Amino acid sequence: MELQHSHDWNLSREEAIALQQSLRDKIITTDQLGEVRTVAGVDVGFEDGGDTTRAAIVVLSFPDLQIQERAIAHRPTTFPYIPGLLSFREVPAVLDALDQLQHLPDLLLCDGQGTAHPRRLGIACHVGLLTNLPAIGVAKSLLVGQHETVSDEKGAWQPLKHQGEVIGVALRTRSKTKPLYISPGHRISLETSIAYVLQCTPKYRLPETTRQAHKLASETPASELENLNVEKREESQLRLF
DNA sequence: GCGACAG
DNA sequence: ATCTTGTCGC
Repeated sequence: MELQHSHDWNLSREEAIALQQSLRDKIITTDQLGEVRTVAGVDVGFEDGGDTTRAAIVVLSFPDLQIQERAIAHRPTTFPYIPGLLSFREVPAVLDALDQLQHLPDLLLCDGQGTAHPRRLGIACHVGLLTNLPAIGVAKSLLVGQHETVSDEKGAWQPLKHQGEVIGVALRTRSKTKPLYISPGHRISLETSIAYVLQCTPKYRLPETTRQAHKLASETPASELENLNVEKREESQLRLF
Protein backbone atom coordinates (compact mmCIF):
# COMPACT_ATOMS: atom_id res chain seq x y z
CA MET A 1 0.00 0.00 0.00
CA GLU A 2 1.29 3.43 -0.95
CA LEU A 3 1.71 5.68 2.06
CA GLN A 4 1.40 9.45 1.89
CA HIS A 5 3.55 11.71 4.02
CA SER A 6 5.64 8.80 5.37
CA HIS A 7 7.61 9.52 8.51
CA ASP A 8 9.65 7.94 11.26
CA TRP A 9 7.75 6.36 14.19
CA ASN A 10 10.65 6.31 16.59
CA LEU A 11 10.00 9.77 17.96
CA SER A 12 10.24 11.54 21.29
CA ARG A 13 7.12 13.08 22.78
CA GLU A 14 8.23 16.51 21.59
CA GLU A 15 8.95 15.30 18.07
CA ALA A 16 5.59 13.54 17.89
CA ILE A 17 3.77 16.73 18.87
CA ALA A 18 5.75 18.73 16.31
CA LEU A 19 4.84 16.17 13.63
CA GLN A 20 1.16 16.47 14.48
CA GLN A 21 1.44 20.24 14.11
CA SER A 22 2.96 19.83 10.66
CA LEU A 23 0.34 17.32 9.51
CA ARG A 24 -2.79 19.03 10.82
CA ASP A 25 -3.21 21.38 7.85
CA LYS A 26 -3.08 18.47 5.41
CA ILE A 27 -6.30 16.97 6.75
CA ILE A 28 -9.32 17.30 4.45
CA THR A 29 -12.67 17.68 6.24
CA THR A 30 -14.87 18.00 3.17
CA ASP A 31 -16.39 15.01 1.39
CA GLN A 32 -13.85 13.50 -0.93
CA LEU A 33 -15.08 9.92 -1.06
CA GLY A 34 -16.70 7.96 -3.85
CA GLU A 35 -19.52 5.45 -3.60
CA VAL A 36 -19.10 3.51 -0.36
CA ARG A 37 -19.46 -0.23 -0.92
CA THR A 38 -17.27 -1.40 1.96
CA VAL A 39 -16.59 -0.05 5.44
CA ALA A 40 -13.87 -1.29 7.78
CA GLY A 41 -13.61 -1.33 11.54
CA VAL A 42 -10.31 -1.37 13.37
CA ASP A 43 -9.63 -2.65 16.86
CA VAL A 44 -6.29 -2.36 18.61
CA GLY A 45 -5.45 -4.25 21.75
CA PHE A 46 -2.45 -5.44 23.72
CA GLU A 47 -1.00 -8.79 24.74
CA ASP A 48 1.91 -9.98 26.85
CA GLY A 49 1.09 -7.40 29.47
CA GLY A 50 1.35 -4.66 26.86
CA ASP A 51 4.56 -5.74 25.13
CA THR A 52 2.72 -6.80 21.98
CA THR A 53 0.32 -4.60 20.02
CA ARG A 54 -2.45 -6.34 18.09
CA ALA A 55 -4.51 -4.72 15.33
CA ALA A 56 -7.62 -6.36 13.89
CA ILE A 57 -9.56 -5.13 10.87
CA VAL A 58 -12.90 -6.35 9.59
CA VAL A 59 -14.25 -5.17 6.24
CA LEU A 60 -18.04 -5.13 5.91
CA SER A 61 -20.19 -4.58 2.83
CA PHE A 62 -22.21 -1.38 2.92
CA PRO A 63 -25.02 -0.77 3.68
CA ASP A 64 -25.86 -4.42 4.44
CA LEU A 65 -22.92 -4.82 6.84
CA GLN A 66 -21.93 -8.38 5.93
CA ILE A 67 -18.37 -9.57 6.58
CA GLN A 68 -16.19 -9.44 3.46
CA GLU A 69 -12.67 -9.86 4.81
CA ARG A 70 -10.66 -9.92 8.02
CA ALA A 71 -7.03 -9.37 9.01
CA ILE A 72 -4.90 -9.36 12.15
CA ALA A 73 -1.38 -8.06 12.71
CA HIS A 74 0.94 -8.24 15.72
CA ARG A 75 4.03 -6.15 16.39
CA PRO A 76 6.09 -5.21 19.42
CA THR A 77 4.83 -2.20 21.34
CA THR A 78 7.32 0.67 21.13
CA PHE A 79 5.47 3.79 22.24
CA PRO A 80 3.71 4.44 25.59
CA TYR A 81 0.12 5.52 25.94
CA ILE A 82 0.09 9.29 26.21
CA PRO A 83 -3.25 11.13 25.86
CA GLY A 84 -3.02 13.07 22.61
CA LEU A 85 -0.34 10.80 21.13
CA LEU A 86 -2.34 7.58 20.77
CA SER A 87 -1.62 7.17 17.06
CA PHE A 88 2.12 6.80 17.63
CA ARG A 89 1.38 3.75 19.74
CA GLU A 90 -1.27 2.08 17.59
CA VAL A 91 -0.96 3.10 13.94
CA PRO A 92 2.08 1.00 12.95
CA ALA A 93 0.17 -2.22 13.74
CA VAL A 94 -2.93 -0.89 11.98
CA LEU A 95 -0.92 -0.25 8.80
CA ASP A 96 0.42 -3.81 8.96
CA ALA A 97 -3.11 -5.17 9.17
CA LEU A 98 -4.32 -2.98 6.29
CA ASP A 99 -1.44 -4.31 4.20
CA GLN A 100 -2.80 -7.83 4.58
CA LEU A 101 -6.15 -6.99 3.03
CA GLN A 102 -6.87 -8.19 -0.51
CA HIS A 103 -9.14 -5.20 -1.08
CA LEU A 104 -8.86 -1.85 0.69
CA PRO A 105 -12.15 -0.55 2.15
CA ASP A 106 -13.88 2.60 0.87
CA LEU A 107 -14.17 4.03 4.38
CA LEU A 108 -12.49 3.46 7.75
CA LEU A 109 -14.12 3.74 11.16
CA CYS A 110 -11.31 4.14 13.68
CA ASP A 111 -11.42 3.67 17.45
CA GLY A 112 -10.58 7.06 18.89
CA GLN A 113 -10.81 10.69 17.86
CA GLY A 114 -10.46 12.32 14.46
CA THR A 115 -10.31 16.12 14.58
CA ALA A 116 -11.68 16.12 18.16
CA HIS A 117 -8.09 16.33 19.36
CA PRO A 118 -6.02 19.07 21.02
CA ARG A 119 -4.03 19.56 17.79
CA ARG A 120 -6.81 18.29 15.49
CA LEU A 121 -4.87 15.17 14.59
CA GLY A 122 -6.44 12.21 16.32
CA ILE A 123 -5.71 8.64 15.24
CA ALA A 124 -8.42 8.66 12.55
CA CYS A 125 -6.79 11.70 10.92
CA HIS A 126 -3.35 10.14 11.13
CA VAL A 127 -4.41 6.81 9.60
CA GLY A 128 -6.54 8.51 6.95
CA LEU A 129 -3.77 10.87 5.91
CA LEU A 130 -1.09 8.17 5.65
CA THR A 131 -3.29 5.74 3.70
CA ASN A 132 -5.22 8.46 1.85
CA LEU A 133 -8.41 6.60 2.78
CA PRO A 134 -11.58 8.37 3.95
CA ALA A 135 -11.73 7.89 7.73
CA ILE A 136 -13.98 8.71 10.68
CA GLY A 137 -13.03 8.93 14.35
CA VAL A 138 -15.40 6.98 16.62
CA ALA A 139 -14.49 7.41 20.29
CA LYS A 140 -16.18 5.92 23.35
CA SER A 141 -15.10 8.76 25.62
CA LEU A 142 -14.02 12.37 25.50
CA LEU A 143 -10.49 13.63 24.99
CA VAL A 144 -11.04 17.39 24.64
CA GLY A 145 -13.94 19.77 24.20
CA GLN A 146 -17.32 20.24 25.82
CA HIS A 147 -20.95 19.81 24.78
CA GLU A 148 -24.50 20.26 25.97
CA THR A 149 -26.53 17.31 27.23
CA VAL A 150 -27.58 15.03 24.37
CA SER A 151 -31.25 14.00 24.39
CA ASP A 152 -31.91 10.28 24.75
CA GLU A 153 -33.28 9.38 21.31
CA LYS A 154 -31.03 7.45 18.95
CA GLY A 155 -29.59 9.83 16.35
CA ALA A 156 -29.64 12.85 18.68
CA TRP A 157 -26.41 14.82 18.86
CA GLN A 158 -24.78 17.98 20.18
CA PRO A 159 -21.81 19.84 18.72
CA LEU A 160 -18.50 19.26 20.50
CA LYS A 161 -16.62 22.54 20.86
CA HIS A 162 -13.05 23.33 21.77
CA GLN A 163 -11.40 26.74 21.74
CA GLY A 164 -14.43 28.26 20.02
CA GLU A 165 -14.39 25.68 17.25
CA VAL A 166 -16.72 22.76 16.45
CA ILE A 167 -14.42 19.75 16.37
CA GLY A 168 -16.97 16.92 16.30
CA VAL A 169 -20.23 15.80 17.92
CA ALA A 170 -21.46 13.76 20.87
CA LEU A 171 -23.80 11.28 19.16
CA ARG A 172 -26.45 9.07 20.75
CA THR A 173 -26.24 5.80 18.84
CA ARG A 174 -28.56 4.01 21.25
CA SER A 175 -30.87 5.23 24.02
CA LYS A 176 -29.93 4.62 27.64
CA THR A 177 -26.23 4.47 26.83
CA LYS A 178 -23.44 7.02 26.84
CA PRO A 179 -23.00 8.97 23.61
CA LEU A 180 -20.16 8.29 21.19
CA TYR A 181 -17.79 11.05 20.10
CA ILE A 182 -17.67 11.38 16.33
CA SER A 183 -15.30 13.53 14.30
CA PRO A 184 -13.89 13.53 10.76
CA GLY A 185 -10.63 11.69 10.25
CA HIS A 186 -9.83 12.54 6.63
CA ARG A 187 -11.61 13.20 3.32
CA ILE A 188 -15.06 13.37 4.95
CA SER A 189 -17.21 16.08 6.53
CA LEU A 190 -18.65 16.02 10.03
CA GLU A 191 -22.23 15.79 8.68
CA THR A 192 -21.41 12.85 6.44
CA SER A 193 -19.48 11.19 9.26
CA ILE A 194 -22.58 11.23 11.46
CA ALA A 195 -24.68 9.70 8.68
CA TYR A 196 -22.26 6.80 8.09
CA VAL A 197 -21.80 6.05 11.78
CA LEU A 198 -25.56 5.83 12.26
CA GLN A 199 -25.92 3.57 9.23
CA CYS A 200 -23.24 1.29 10.64
CA THR A 201 -24.99 1.14 14.02
CA PRO A 202 -28.27 -0.77 13.53
CA LYS A 203 -28.59 -2.23 17.01
CA TYR A 204 -25.90 -1.62 19.58
CA ARG A 205 -24.03 1.38 20.96
CA LEU A 206 -20.93 0.66 18.90
CA PRO A 207 -20.88 0.40 15.09
CA GLU A 208 -20.94 -3.16 13.66
CA THR A 209 -17.51 -2.51 12.19
CA THR A 210 -15.95 -1.92 15.58
CA ARG A 211 -17.86 -4.77 17.21
CA GLN A 212 -16.77 -7.25 14.57
CA ALA A 213 -13.15 -6.15 14.76
CA HIS A 214 -13.20 -6.47 18.53
CA LYS A 215 -14.77 -9.91 18.30
CA LEU A 216 -12.12 -11.06 15.84
CA ALA A 217 -9.31 -9.81 18.06
CA SER A 218 -10.59 -11.17 21.35
CA GLU A 219 -12.49 -14.33 20.53
CA THR A 220 -10.39 -15.87 17.80
CA PRO A 221 -8.25 -18.86 18.94
CA ALA A 222 -4.61 -18.64 17.89
CA SER A 223 -5.08 -21.88 15.95
CA GLU A 224 -7.74 -20.31 13.76
CA LEU A 225 -5.77 -17.15 13.24
CA GLU A 226 -3.46 -18.98 10.86
CA ASN A 227 -6.36 -19.82 8.60
CA LEU A 228 -6.91 -16.16 7.82
CA ASN A 229 -3.59 -15.96 6.03
CA VAL A 230 -4.03 -19.34 4.40
CA GLU A 231 -7.34 -18.20 2.98
CA LYS A 232 -5.74 -15.07 1.60
CA ARG A 233 -2.95 -17.01 -0.09
CA GLU A 234 -5.41 -19.42 -1.66
CA GLU A 235 -7.57 -16.56 -2.84
CA SER A 236 -4.63 -14.74 -4.40
CA GLN A 237 -3.68 -17.98 -6.17
CA LEU A 238 -7.17 -18.25 -7.60
CA ARG A 239 -7.04 -14.64 -8.74
CA LEU A 240 -4.15 -15.52 -11.03
CA PHE A 241 -6.51 -17.56 -13.22
C1' DG B 1 0.46 24.54 40.64
C1' DC B 2 -4.00 21.56 39.94
C1' DG B 3 -6.84 18.68 37.35
C1' DA B 4 -8.05 16.28 32.83
C1' DC B 5 -6.58 12.86 30.00
C1' DA B 6 -8.90 8.68 23.06
C1' DG B 7 -6.97 3.43 23.85
C1' DA C 1 -6.08 -1.03 26.76
C1' DT C 2 -5.92 -4.87 30.63
C1' DC C 3 -6.90 -7.69 35.15
C1' DT C 4 -12.24 -10.29 35.83
C1' DT C 5 -18.16 -12.55 38.07
C1' DG C 6 -21.89 -11.45 39.12
C1' DT C 7 -25.38 -8.31 38.82
C1' DC C 8 -28.71 -4.14 38.46
C1' DG C 9 -31.85 -2.13 35.03
C1' DC C 10 -34.44 -1.62 30.76
